[in-house]
Amino acid sequence: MPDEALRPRKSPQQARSVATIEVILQAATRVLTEESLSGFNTNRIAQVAGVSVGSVYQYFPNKAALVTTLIERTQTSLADAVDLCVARSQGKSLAAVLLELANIAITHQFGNPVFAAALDHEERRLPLGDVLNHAQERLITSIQLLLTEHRQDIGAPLPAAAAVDCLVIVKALVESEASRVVPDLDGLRERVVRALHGYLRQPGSKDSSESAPDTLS
Amino acid sequence: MPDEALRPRKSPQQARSVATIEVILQAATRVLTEESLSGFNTNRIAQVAGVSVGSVYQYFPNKAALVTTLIERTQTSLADAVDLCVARSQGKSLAAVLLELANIAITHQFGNPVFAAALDHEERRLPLGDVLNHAQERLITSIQLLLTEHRQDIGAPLPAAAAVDCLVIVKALVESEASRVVPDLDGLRERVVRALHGYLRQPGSKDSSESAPDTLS
DNA sequence: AAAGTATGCGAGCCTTCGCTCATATTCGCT
DNA sequence: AGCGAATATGAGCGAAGGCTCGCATACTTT
Repeated sequence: MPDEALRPRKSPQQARSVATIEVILQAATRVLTEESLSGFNTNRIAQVAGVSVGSVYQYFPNKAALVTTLIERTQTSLADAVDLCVARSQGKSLAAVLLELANIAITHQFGNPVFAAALDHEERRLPLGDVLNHAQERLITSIQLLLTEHRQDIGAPLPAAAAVDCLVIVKALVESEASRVVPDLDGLRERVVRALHGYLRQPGSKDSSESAPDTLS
Repeated sequence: MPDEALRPRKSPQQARSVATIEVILQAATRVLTEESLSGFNTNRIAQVAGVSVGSVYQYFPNKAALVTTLIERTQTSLADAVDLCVARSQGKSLAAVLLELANIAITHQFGNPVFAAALDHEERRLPLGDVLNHAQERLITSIQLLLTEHRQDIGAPLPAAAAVDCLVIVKALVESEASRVVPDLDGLRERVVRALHGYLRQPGSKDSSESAPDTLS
């Protein structure tokens, strides 16, 4: 259940208003893609969408809610891809799955780099309590599942913490490469796998004798 | 040589103006620490400093210049610490040095978490071309030196890329933990070392036969 | 058709905030 | 003391931009 301040002001009941909402969200995406955060204001979004500002505020209580919807959508599509990848990973080697995950992350970021970077920025700025956390939890759960399946190859003691760390590491490496002038995607892919594989395979430094498989927060 | 738009408007010539500049910077730090980015505007900074806005703009051409000075200072102190650590690392094991570096990063971030997080945010937002890059280059150079010294323990082929990746990974893990409600610094330290050590020790996937020691951008 | 509801409109209100400038004060120097 | 330079002041300008509200239009229902 989303934050009170982010809940839609009213729900669309006719087909045209559903279309309007879609147009607004696509316009927001376009603005973010073409002008990054500099021209990203509600008036501009409305202008690009070909609707009035009033219409924007008919369904989004504020700008943050609009951005949150955008974030939610991209995060969900990412989580879907990861879910699918992990679900199909039976029998594959850990290294192979990590490579696939790296590819998903890279595609996600480099498919629309400016948009992705801008959203990352907003993600940090906004206090999206539950919303982001939901997609984030899905990601963590998927990775945790993967780690548990391959626990014999893994030195990291706590799957929960390791899953979070893996996500953090991938995100950081990918974003770092995205900020480069001439990104080297092949090199990046290789380095992401190296980082993940290295982190996971590294033998436990403490009580690796004790196994704590299901440590969900 | 700093960006034109960031150069000080005039240099202080009397003792009192030097003090004023210091008071302003300390006030900015306090505002950032106590109110994060929400109250971080030039009027507030001046108020907290006990000077007028005019005085702020006497020595800083704009707000970005002020923030940049703040960033420069903290980055420099971090680079100093890393430099020193690497310089004293002769004879120590790679793992030992990585642990020290992890501690430096953790101390740097958790000494004043709100301030550090806020500065991180500004760092990404501002176009600080040369300024940040200088301290950043120092960090990269130091780490590169360390990696080259321990190249027999390291599988990563390119010291330059590996150094950047190490910095990115550490920063991401530390910031991630900093955003937690109850940070676990001991666990973090351990995981940072695991990530670095894992990334570095992992054998090269491609032509690890070819050694490219000095690959500076 | 008429009434009722949903959707769309956009000028402009209002707040925030970076920054200026005319004026006042203090300092260094002879 | 007196003069010029350096420093400090703070009311307020102006731009940016989130958001409202009264009204117009379109659709649905009876």
